[in-house]
Amino acid sequence: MGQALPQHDVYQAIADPSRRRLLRLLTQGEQPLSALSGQFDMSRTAVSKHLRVLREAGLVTERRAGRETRYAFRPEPLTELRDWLAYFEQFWDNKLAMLKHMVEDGNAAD
Amino acid sequence: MGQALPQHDVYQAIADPSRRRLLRLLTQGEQPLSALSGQFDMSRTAVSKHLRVLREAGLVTERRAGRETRYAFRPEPLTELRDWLAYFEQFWDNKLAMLKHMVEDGNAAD
DNA sequence: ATCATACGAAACCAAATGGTTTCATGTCAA
DNA sequence: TTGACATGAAACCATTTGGTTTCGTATGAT
Repeated sequence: MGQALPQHDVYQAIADPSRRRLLRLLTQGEQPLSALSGQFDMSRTAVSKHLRVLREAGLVTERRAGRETRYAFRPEPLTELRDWLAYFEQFWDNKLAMLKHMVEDGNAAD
Repeated sequence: MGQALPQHDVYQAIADPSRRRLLRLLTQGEQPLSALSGQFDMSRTAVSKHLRVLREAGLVTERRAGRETRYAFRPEPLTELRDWLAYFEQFWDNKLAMLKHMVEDGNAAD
């Protein structure tokens, strides 16, 4: 009954600077672990664990290709963050919030 | 030399659901610890610690008023989150990203 | 077949996290 | 001045986190 629930959410996933950097790197396209871990000081295994957290949050997908595992960025879970943030935007930047409503609702804004 | 560096950043601060809830509560206005901790199952001390994390991230201020400590929401640090997110928006919502550039740069967008 | 490559799993570890309870202190009220 | 209220500090604890090293196992190249 039902798939395993994700053990990490998007908020936890982006809390770590290394994981944020991984996401950035992956916006340049799908990459195997070896290419990614080459960008970090930590061990390949550690990077692999970070990627797992990102995957559990739905922010990356894995795909085996021969002996490589290729990771790809999935932006969708970031919408939750965006929505969460949107609520607070009214407290520091009305202009942007209004524009978002224009776009999303198709309404004129004054 | 220099002030104590903040031990928590905004990404860590919002990683915890209780802290996100605290921020929401505080958008309704400045409130003392007792009012806030009344909304949670955990102890007053635990809520106090969460508020400290938020304060270290710059998301709340404290002010002593008699025997109370009143906490208030400060939205500014969320701009860092917004900016971080903005980079990724192009990967799932071009329309919004283009509008933001129009607003921020004052440029036409095609 | 052999060997190097690419990776995951497991065991381990130190430090951080999220919570508790107890205690001390300052403030307001009677 | 006595006592209740509001809070922070400290000590403590279990679990999670972020890292390591070692080992096993596919896969691809020679």
